[in-house]
Amino acid sequence: MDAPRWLDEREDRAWRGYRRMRRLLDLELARELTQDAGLSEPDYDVLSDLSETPQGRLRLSELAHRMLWSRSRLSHHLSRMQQRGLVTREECADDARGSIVVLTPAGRQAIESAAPGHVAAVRRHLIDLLTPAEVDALGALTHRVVDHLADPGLRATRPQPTAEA
Amino acid sequence: MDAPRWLDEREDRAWRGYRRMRRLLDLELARELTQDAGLSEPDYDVLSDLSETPQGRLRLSELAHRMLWSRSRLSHHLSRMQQRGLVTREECADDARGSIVVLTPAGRQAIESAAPGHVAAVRRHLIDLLTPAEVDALGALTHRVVDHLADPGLRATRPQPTAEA
DNA sequence: GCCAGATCGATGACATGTCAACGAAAGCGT
DNA sequence: ACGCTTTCGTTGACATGTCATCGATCTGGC
Repeated sequence: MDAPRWLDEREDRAWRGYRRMRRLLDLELARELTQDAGLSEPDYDVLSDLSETPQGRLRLSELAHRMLWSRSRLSHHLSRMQQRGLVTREECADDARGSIVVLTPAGRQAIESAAPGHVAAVRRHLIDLLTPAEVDALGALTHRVVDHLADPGLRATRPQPTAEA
Repeated sequence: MDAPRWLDEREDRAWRGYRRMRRLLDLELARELTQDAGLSEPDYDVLSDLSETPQGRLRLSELAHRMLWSRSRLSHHLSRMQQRGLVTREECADDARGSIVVLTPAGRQAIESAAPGHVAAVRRHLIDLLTPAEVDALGALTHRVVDHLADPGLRATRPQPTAEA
């Protein structure tokens, strides 16, 4: 761990800005979502991903994978949403272990009435504040980082135990 | 709520990319931090902010403000960190209600040994993947969004109850 | 000085997220 | 067909975050 390469002024500005934006944007979007639609961000994400499928149904595992959630977290969260009547679980025909998460009419209703306001908030607090070039840059940069993180090989460019186990 | 302006393809790409990056980057940074230094991200942030002050001491309220945390959350978290010997609380001389959060030698030690690795991780998974122009763009864009969100006036460009209460 | 209201930090109840473990059911090689 | 291993979703214990509330203290107007 010799001579750490600290962030220079510009890098630091970007990193701090990112974290601060992250926090504030989250707070504000969550606040508006709760107030206007009675949904939390996790609620919204679940409903949103479900509603993007043709039937509004997904294997729990598949949904967890798309959301980058653990199955455990999703299972807990679904139980709460099920209580509120937003989703249901059905048994899976081809795999007796599995369960299928199904959007209820109430859930469909909830996401459809929440979406316009939420998208508007995303615009108001982020997208519409950026130039088209910045939108593209953000798209490019985030996807590059995501691809990097998703690749288990690339992620490991660090002082490695070079296979001694 | 007429004709919502949905996100076009590029905007959607940026927004999804942002959220995905957010999640993956967080998971990875938290993972490495725990593994290499035994700290959570919140731990690191507290220690980091404290260590940036000359004496390693801050009013609880002031620290909460800088971190964009509620006083309650910080109080709870400090209790846990105090248990582990990373920080202490001292009474405040000029305000008998207040308490001052103090970095212990162990806390100083912890942040100093964690920092190089953490910065390296931030580089590896984010900063070093960007071009200098992208770093600058990210800095500019995030700060603009932050300024916007911090300004209670600007935040309210939405279908407003136009003062009828 | 005194009182009304604001602020400070702590606390308990509760919501949410993580982690390790589990039983049940598939997959897979033989 | 038989075990061994993996995967699926659930569960309970626990860590963490939020929210409302509290007592103590400060502040400003009178």
